[in-house]
Amino acid sequence: MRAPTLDLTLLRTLVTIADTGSVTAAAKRLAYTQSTVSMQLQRLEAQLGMSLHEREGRRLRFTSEGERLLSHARRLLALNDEAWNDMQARQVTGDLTLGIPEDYASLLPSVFAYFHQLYPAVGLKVICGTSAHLVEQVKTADIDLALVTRQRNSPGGEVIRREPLIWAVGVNQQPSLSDPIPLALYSPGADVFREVAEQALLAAGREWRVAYTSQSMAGLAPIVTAGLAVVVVTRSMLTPSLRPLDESSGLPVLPMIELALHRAPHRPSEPARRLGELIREQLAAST
Amino acid sequence: MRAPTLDLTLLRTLVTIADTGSVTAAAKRLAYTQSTVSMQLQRLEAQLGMSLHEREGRRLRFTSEGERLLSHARRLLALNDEAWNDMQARQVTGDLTLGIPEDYASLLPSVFAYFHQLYPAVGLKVICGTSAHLVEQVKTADIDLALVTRQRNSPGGEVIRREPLIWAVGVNQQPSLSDPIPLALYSPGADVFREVAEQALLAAGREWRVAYTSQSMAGLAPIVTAGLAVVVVTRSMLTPSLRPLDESSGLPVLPMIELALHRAPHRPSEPARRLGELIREQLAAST
DNA sequence: CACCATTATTGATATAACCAATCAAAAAAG
DNA sequence: CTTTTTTGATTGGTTATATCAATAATGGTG
Repeated sequence: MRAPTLDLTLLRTLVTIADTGSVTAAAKRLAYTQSTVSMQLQRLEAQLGMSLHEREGRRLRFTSEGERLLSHARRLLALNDEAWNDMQARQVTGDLTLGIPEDYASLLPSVFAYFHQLYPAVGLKVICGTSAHLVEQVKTADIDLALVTRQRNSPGGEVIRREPLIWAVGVNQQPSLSDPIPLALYSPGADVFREVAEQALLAAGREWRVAYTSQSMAGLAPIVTAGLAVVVVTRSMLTPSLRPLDESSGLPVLPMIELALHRAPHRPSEPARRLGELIREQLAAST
Repeated sequence: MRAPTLDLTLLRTLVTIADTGSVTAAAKRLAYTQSTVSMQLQRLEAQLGMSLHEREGRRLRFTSEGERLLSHARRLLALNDEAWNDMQARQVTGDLTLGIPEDYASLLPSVFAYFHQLYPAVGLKVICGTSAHLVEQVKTADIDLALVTRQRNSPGGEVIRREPLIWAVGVNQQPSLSDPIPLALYSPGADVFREVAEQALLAAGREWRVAYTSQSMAGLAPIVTAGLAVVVVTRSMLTPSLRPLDESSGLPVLPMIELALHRAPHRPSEPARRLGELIREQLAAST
């Protein structure tokens, strides 16, 4: 009662014929001869003992059996590709260091988990630091990748994602929003946030004072949640203790910032390439 | 970025090696030479560019990659078999008549739907009749299959299922259960129900009277739901207007009855064979 | 150490997958 | 209507390779 095995190669040409609509085009795409593709189709029909296609004029049409087999074929090939990619991924080995600003850490754990599932043989290390510092480390190849807020003065890297900057205050606080506005500043993007905020306030004709500064959001959290200052964050950095402010607050709208992925110069290692791909996919996908 | 195609034949031998635990045994099962299987395994490893197995002593062990590929292989082969069977099933063609007692009709619509999905090219006709009559028709090859209550005097067929017989009354009724018990009788199994009921009552020393008779449950329904009589049914024949009685009613416990599938003599047609298989599977599965 | 079972290797063979070339048919162009 | 072009089917020949039979190697067993 064991079913014979289908030939995935033949199924591949079948779906290619369907996708391109002609034997000749399929042959070109698959780098076969036209006669080969023609015979492959015949072979498939012979093996199954039924005709899968018929021609009306020069146009090719699939029989209902052909259509049916097509859907089976697509599923089988999808599974084949998945299996193949998984097997190859397990061969990808090596070590790899990614640098991110501390405050982006919350953005990535699911990506790390997924990466480890796909590439269990890769040792992934993550270091935190300021964007400016990380960019330096990538340039000197101390680390392989760095995901940072794009710097005005170091415009390299590939833009992965754009995020709106927003004002935020302590969740139950109503801090004074009259001039001078008390700012709590920190440096996930090595003062990009600060520049952006100050320029926006300047353009709006507002005044401000830098009430507190810190190297990371963690240091500012008590000040902000206490309602003593306003802070600038991205939406993904919001915590339950932070309340975002919209335009009704009277504060100027802040521009987008750009997340950029920097890669070490001189062709990245295979693991680095893969992680870069994954970060791009995943961060582009999530809102 | 298109992944190469795996060879399902090689994957089949891989899982056979895993299932049997040895190359030689796999070769035997697959009707290959031992050397062929050995080389197939090597070929698979060469194509994937990794080693899938290692031997410790004489025992064969799969590497983690091997285990991984095994799970992929099983899924792929399952899909392959499903596809193959589906394609072949669509070629099964012909006409087919199944006979069932009217009161079993409720048991089978899902089976019919499934059958039509699997074998869309088969014209299925269903006729109803008494079990005795249907058995006759099968014998004379007037119909292909008959699913009937097994007759004491025509013990042929394959027993598909056993079901308890139970007493039932109108859902809101409390009919008199003192002797003589008023019976409503009908003949889904050509009086098998009647025989069984009367024997059980006799053995219990009870008395009864046949209050109503009919050819089908439908004819008795008004009488029974009005609370004028007790009826004997199987659990699958219960309708919302019927209330089953358990032992506390004082009525004797009834024996099981057997559903038997009779096939026309002299090798059944392919569609008949398939429907028979399906009925056996489905009715055995459902409680 | 000899013996048995299992696996790997080798050499020969035959199948069949592929290509190049040709033929057939139909649409498109003239 | 004829010619040209495009597309698919067919044929013959070549090559590659999957298989088998036979043999060698390996490791466990009496």
